[in-house]
Amino acid sequence: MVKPLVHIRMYREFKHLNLPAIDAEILQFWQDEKIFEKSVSQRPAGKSYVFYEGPPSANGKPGIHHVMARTVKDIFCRYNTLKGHRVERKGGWDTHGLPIELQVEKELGITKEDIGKKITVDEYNQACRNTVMRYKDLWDDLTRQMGYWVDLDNPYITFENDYIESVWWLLKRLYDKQTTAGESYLYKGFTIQPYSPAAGTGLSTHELNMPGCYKEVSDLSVIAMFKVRRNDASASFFDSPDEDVRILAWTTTPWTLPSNVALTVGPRIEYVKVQTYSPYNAMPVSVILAKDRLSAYFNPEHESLPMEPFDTAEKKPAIPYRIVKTYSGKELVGLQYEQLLPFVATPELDANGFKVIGGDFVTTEDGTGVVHTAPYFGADDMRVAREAGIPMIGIPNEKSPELPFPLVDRQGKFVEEMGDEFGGRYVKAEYYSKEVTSDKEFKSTDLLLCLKLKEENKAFKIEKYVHNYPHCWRTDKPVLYYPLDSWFVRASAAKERMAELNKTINWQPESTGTGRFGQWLENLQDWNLSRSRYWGVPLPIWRTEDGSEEVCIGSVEELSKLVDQSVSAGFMESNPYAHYHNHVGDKGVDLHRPYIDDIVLVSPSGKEMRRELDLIDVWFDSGSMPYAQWHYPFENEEVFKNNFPADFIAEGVDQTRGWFYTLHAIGVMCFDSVAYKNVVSNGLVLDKEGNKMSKSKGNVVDPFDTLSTYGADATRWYMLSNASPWDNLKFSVDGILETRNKLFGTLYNTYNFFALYANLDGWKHNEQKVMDYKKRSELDRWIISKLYSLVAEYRKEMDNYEPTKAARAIENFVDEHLSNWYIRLSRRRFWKGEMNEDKEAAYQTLWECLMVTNQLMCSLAPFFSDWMYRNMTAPIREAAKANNTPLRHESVHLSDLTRPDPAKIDTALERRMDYAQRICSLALSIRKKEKLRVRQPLQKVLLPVLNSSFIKEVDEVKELILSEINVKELEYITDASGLLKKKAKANFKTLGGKLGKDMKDAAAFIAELSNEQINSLEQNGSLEMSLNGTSYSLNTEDLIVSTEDLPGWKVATDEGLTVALDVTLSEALEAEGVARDLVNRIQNIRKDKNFNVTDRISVQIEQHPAVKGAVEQFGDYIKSEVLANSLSLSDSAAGDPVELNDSVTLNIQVEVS
RNA sequence: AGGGCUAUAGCUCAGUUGGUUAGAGCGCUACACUGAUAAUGUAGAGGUCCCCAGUUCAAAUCUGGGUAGCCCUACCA
Repeated sequence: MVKPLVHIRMYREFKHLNLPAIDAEILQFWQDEKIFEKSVSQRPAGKSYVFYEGPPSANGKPGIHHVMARTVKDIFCRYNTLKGHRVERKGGWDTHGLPIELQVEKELGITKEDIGKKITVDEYNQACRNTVMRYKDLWDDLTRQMGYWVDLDNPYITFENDYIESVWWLLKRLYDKQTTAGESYLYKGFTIQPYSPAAGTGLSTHELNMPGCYKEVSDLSVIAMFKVRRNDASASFFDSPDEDVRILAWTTTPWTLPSNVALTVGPRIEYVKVQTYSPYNAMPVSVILAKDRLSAYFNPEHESLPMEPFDTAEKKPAIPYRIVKTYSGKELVGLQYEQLLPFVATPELDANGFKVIGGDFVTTEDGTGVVHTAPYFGADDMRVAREAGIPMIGIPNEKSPELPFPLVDRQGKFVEEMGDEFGGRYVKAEYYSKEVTSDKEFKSTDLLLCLKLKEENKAFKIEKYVHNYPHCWRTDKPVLYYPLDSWFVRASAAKERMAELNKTINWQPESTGTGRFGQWLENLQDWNLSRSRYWGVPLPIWRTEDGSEEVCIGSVEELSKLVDQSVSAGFMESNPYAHYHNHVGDKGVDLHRPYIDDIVLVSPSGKEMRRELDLIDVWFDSGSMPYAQWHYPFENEEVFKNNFPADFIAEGVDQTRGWFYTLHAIGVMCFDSVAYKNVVSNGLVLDKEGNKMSKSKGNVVDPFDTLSTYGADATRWYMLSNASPWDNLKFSVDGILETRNKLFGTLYNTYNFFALYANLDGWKHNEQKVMDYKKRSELDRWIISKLYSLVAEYRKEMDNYEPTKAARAIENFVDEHLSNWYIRLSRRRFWKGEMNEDKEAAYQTLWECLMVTNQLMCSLAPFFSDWMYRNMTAPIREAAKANNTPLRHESVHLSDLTRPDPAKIDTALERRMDYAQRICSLALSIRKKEKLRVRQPLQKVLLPVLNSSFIKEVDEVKELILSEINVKELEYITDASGLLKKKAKANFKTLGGKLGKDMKDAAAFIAELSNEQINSLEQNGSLEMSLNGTSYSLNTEDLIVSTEDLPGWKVATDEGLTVALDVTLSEALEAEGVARDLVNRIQNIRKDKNFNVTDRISVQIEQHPAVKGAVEQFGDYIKSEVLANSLSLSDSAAGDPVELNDSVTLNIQVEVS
């Protein structure tokens, strides 16, 4: 055949795979042609797949874990686009929160107090806005470079007035919503929070977790003795009329003892009453404490001492004791005791306070197993006390009698009502100035209290105790846990509904939804919204000073109207919102603090109302995004309705109680709806060793380096294929390299292979003339079947939000089936001979495989796929456009996902090809063992077979097998041959159930079955077996029959398949082997000399006995294989010395003829 | 402290309703192939399936109890 001398390069050919270059090329293409925009707009608006972007904060740099998180987001959006949905992806920025305030203050070198003094409010505000968008460009770069498609041009930004207004609207909705008991969903209450008296502000847990805040300090601890009151309930605790029974409770904060109202015990903990003497004055006393803690305070050796008072003058007195009784914690609950330090008391407290109550949090690790409980100074304390109905203790509060003022004021001092001795004293020594504490006479309040207890015979043990205690990051002084006013969302009232709706959400992985999230929902507490901050959404609630009247504002319009009234009432001079016209654009006046704090409203009764100074938790901001991103309900009502709830969201698993929760909570409480239907929570990205990435460890991976070195696709693919997104990923560039070489390298080679020959043959795909699959070869139909099996599997996994399984299915297909089998066996069809039907079939089949695989891959590997799609379809684009066929699309991302096609799947074909592959593998392994190179033809391969259907199936793929393993004929050995020896193995699965205990014996029995017995079973369908006196009937399914090795043959077996190879070499076979060697050597020479693939040549081979037979018998074969016009043996062949085998080297001359 | 995840080959991971030779890729060793060639194939070595106990004829798989690593939440009287 004569091929065109200069072939037209329709398909681009490449020297090397360069993924970053592909990224750049495709990125440019996407940008120029607005492919992302088209991928959204060309899909019908009514058929939406809704995705919510969890807003990142741009005041930190993006890390490699963001590539992971965003890949997960991206692939499902792209996938559903290909399935025909319109997938709007509005970007967003989280802009509020403490970290931003801290950063601004650090950069400006100011504190909160300086705002309005050293810098103007405007400046501060502007600084926050700038800081929060500091790395926006970097984020945008990452977004583009990694191929994350999200709308960056119209993001929602949480600090914008429109956004804030929507949040207000939601808050108002909660404010107006009432529980069945008539309680508002937004209410003011108070909780125990970390509080820094020195700074005069509450602290968040975030602040407490800042480095260095928890410090090891030595505090004075005391075990106090609480005297049990004698009454009907406690009668059984007294053994004699004058017995003094005390309960021991330990504290490291003696200053909270005056506020004690209860003692908490563990209901399941065992307690003992011990008769002994008070350690400081030797008075007889009976003490109650946890049994497990006994040994910490009593020396067992002293139990046998006579029961008499010890000498208090002794330094380390031996104190006798006796264990008198044992109680469970439950039995103690309800006991009343005398107030320990009666500075303040009420009749109500006497009646209902000073009680033993139960609490699950009590342990016996230290202390006495009894927890001194002062509700105002401990969150746990408050909770258990409330549950048990214990009244609060403190200075009467007229406004809310049930919540008296605490005995410690906001400066950290005891209130005056504590009397001369303690009133006005700082409860912590650290709050005093150094001058005061350096005085030798100075005694801390804790110490004074302890001494008082000792004196009054109320102390059991006083000692220094070293523990970790949180400190204020600003003042470095210890924090107090202190009751502070807060606004709450009554989430607890909606918890059943939240749990119920949660069950309708598809969580990936499921355990996060049922476990981490679900269990947490069941124990949901109210949501503390208040933050004493500056840069955030202001709480839109105005109150009169006495709290008797208040208003919650749900829109700027509403606010403006009230301001007008306020102006009329003379509380304000003018209305900054006067020019506010509903809805569109910014409102002109910033809704942030402190501008908003200047707004004074007038109450219905004509009183002045000022805003509650709190901001709201930033988590409420982000949970509001489904509504606020559209400025709903003020605008975009239709858009919102089409985009709620989300079909899909994805974030890190750390967002479970963050964004996942706030979305859910707001959705359920405000709309009685889930906010999302499917959620993927991805795990952490760790370093190679499995350590968390952190700046201090220096193991942080720069995403930009990674992307620009290895390309986005390899990085993305690696991250998703290596482990499920919800498992932690041990990030390693070796893994990316592996992905690059294995998957993309293979595909790239496959493409180049295709392009090379398609260019030579001038082959173009014609969508109008697809060859009937029935006309194609077995191999073609097989790979097509595999391909459509892959389509089905891929879609199933993606629909289940299992991207890792989807990715692995593709990898397996590309490597195992397409490259390693189909291409390998088909290579010859492409370069051999002229265009004919078989060659056409090969081209069409390979084309389809590449195109479909590539399309499946495009969600995960958007760049490479589009690159390949464009390379492959460039020659036919115009025709496709003209005919309006599927390949008219300029980008794979605009195409429609290939549909599963059961008609193209042939499982029987897949099975027999599997046989072929395994038979070849076995035959090759025999060759390998026998050191018989594949180029050496062999005469015969034998297959012992057990059933005729197997023969029929293998016959279909016989030619394939023979050519692959280079063997002349295939012969089956059946029962009839008499050569076949069978053996049987028990089928545990079918037999196990019915045999039970006899299973082991049965296995032995079956293994011993003779050939005849097996045959008889196969013929009769059953066989009797008697074991341990029971007889069983075996059927054919109960046995797994295989064949024994054939004596005298070279044999290999694998799972029931046995292959034997005839390894004797005839002269003709050897000559043919040499001929093939010669072909190989001549081809090498052609290549060394850079001949064109189509050049015709002439060949002279040096005369040698080793090649004589080969050239004589197989000369024509050699000539045709190497495109030689002439082939001759010559005594004087010039040319290159070539090693034919270990012992023979000869000259071969090859020239273009 | 509570909740969750993970533990299988040197590394990264599969492993169906429990079923008898526990797999793949990478790496390593050896070989083969050479019209995919900065490729490819085949084979080999490599396992206390984290530990202990239980259920069962049978456990990597189910149950209970531990251990280790990690995450979230809470924070200690």
